[in-house]
Amino acid sequence: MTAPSVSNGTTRSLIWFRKALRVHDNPALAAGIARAKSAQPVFVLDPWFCKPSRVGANRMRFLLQSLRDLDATLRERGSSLLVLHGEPRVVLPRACKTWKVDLVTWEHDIEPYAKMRDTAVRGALERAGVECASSSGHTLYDVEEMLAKCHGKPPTTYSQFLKIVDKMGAPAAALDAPKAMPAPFTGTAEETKELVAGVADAYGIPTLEELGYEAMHDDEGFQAIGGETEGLRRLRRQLSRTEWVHTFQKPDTNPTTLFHALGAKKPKPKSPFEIAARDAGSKNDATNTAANSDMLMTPSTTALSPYMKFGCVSPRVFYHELNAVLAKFEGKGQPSQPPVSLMGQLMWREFYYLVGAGTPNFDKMEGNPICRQIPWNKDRELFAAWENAQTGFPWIDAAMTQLRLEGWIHHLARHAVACFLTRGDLFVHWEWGRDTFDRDLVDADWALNNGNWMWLSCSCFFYQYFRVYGPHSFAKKYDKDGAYVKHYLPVLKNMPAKYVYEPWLAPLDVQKKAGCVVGVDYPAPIVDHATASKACIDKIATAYAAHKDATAVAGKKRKAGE
DNA sequence: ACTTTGTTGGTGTT
DNA sequence: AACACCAACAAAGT
Repeated sequence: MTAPSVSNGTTRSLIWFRKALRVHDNPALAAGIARAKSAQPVFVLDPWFCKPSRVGANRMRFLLQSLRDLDATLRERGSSLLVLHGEPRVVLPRACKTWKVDLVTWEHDIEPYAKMRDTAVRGALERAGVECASSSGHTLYDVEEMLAKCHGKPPTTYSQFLKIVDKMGAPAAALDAPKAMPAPFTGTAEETKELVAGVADAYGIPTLEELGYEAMHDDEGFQAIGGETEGLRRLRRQLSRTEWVHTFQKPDTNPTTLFHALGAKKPKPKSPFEIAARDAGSKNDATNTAANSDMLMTPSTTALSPYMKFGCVSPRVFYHELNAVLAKFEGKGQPSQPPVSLMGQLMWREFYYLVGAGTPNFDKMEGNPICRQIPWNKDRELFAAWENAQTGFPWIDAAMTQLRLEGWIHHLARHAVACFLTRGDLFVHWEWGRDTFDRDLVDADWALNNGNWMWLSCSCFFYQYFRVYGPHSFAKKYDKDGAYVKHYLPVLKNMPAKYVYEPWLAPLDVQKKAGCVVGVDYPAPIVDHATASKACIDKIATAYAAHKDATAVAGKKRKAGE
């Protein structure tokens, strides 16, 4: 597709970046500059989300890095990013008045807060005579078009969803990045200073500390650098592993792959994501043995999710470049297929966006028509033990520690801790766990997060509640020696492999010798797994039976009414 | 009414 | 590594 270019237009446009922190394949950006004489890209740091209780430090750091990268990329094109601070419904109309803006463009967003915010902003701007234009870009397809294809009622199974995808045809081609930008119109106005007040940076990009976060050191937390530049680099490096791309099967990937503690021989890797790129050609990783220690260096997944969440990488670019790689393999054996293939992963994202957009109260149990009504408890003590990595189950606590420290855990680790909190052991409400993930994950994405929590709690999409992840057995098949657990829970580092996943079974003298006495140095398990999971299964069975009765009654009523 | 399918369970046997 | 068995779900297709 041809690149949008600087035109001889007359419009003063404001391009409002929210997600889509990129210049490539950005329809809102293209619309903003199409007939512009001048254009100003802006991002609004909204106090609604700019706080540690809503967005954890890892994700906030990633966002700020992405903004700096976007600013640099825009500067290369003769523009720059201005970051405004305040409520969008207040700040944007004020900015438009100050700079006599004619047109504001942005990308559609389906999240409830975003929808409310955008409606308010649009109302205020249109009342002031400013034209508003929004376009689709965060998903492969326009969500509204997909909703039309399923008559407003999204499927709750992946196979039905693929039929919708089939009807949609291939996603549109990606737009190129503009080679040059219209002149920005801030920086000359004194008012700019007022709008970015309180921030040292003249263009308003704050530091973590300025936002009230504790400073993070370079070797802490999520290490992948946010932004379009790095996102595209990582996408292409991943796609260059053609054999791996061809055979990728998500369920075969390893949630305990250790990226940090690989011993003195190899340089200490900075993060899962630093390693992601490092090795081309290795297959899905297997178990933790010396023979395949190189595979250990390979994260099992692409680690691109944070870049997708913020729109640093366009899903359509991902799709088309992935397709190009797959095309080269035609005739060289069956490639993996959705739902487990890489393309399948992209489609899961699309699936959850569709269901999330088309389901009322998608992020709640009550009032959510696709969500099973289950009498979850709201036990603060159990929940706190889970969230603070104090359950006494090393695999669960290690994963929760990695989440807290790094803002990222493998998909299957997310399964394990989500199952444990909800239907597997603690029977705590999935909405509580959802909130923790929403705050702490670098890649937290409303539609995907809520969808996955419903999946794991057997509230929707998945219903085999008797299949429970063992909190002391699941990780063992990937990591027999417990290297992952020992890395994140150093208190267990001298525990013999035999007891790493179940330290309470170790004889007291073994615990003492390892320097880890259960109940003193490390918590005793908060529940007996066998008893707890049985109780959970019973409760869900009861709830399911009630649901069945209710649907049967509703069906009869409907019949009688006709 | 019945069968098949469903991204990613655990345990035990060969 | 592959398979049966556990106990048995929902949704879609026949």
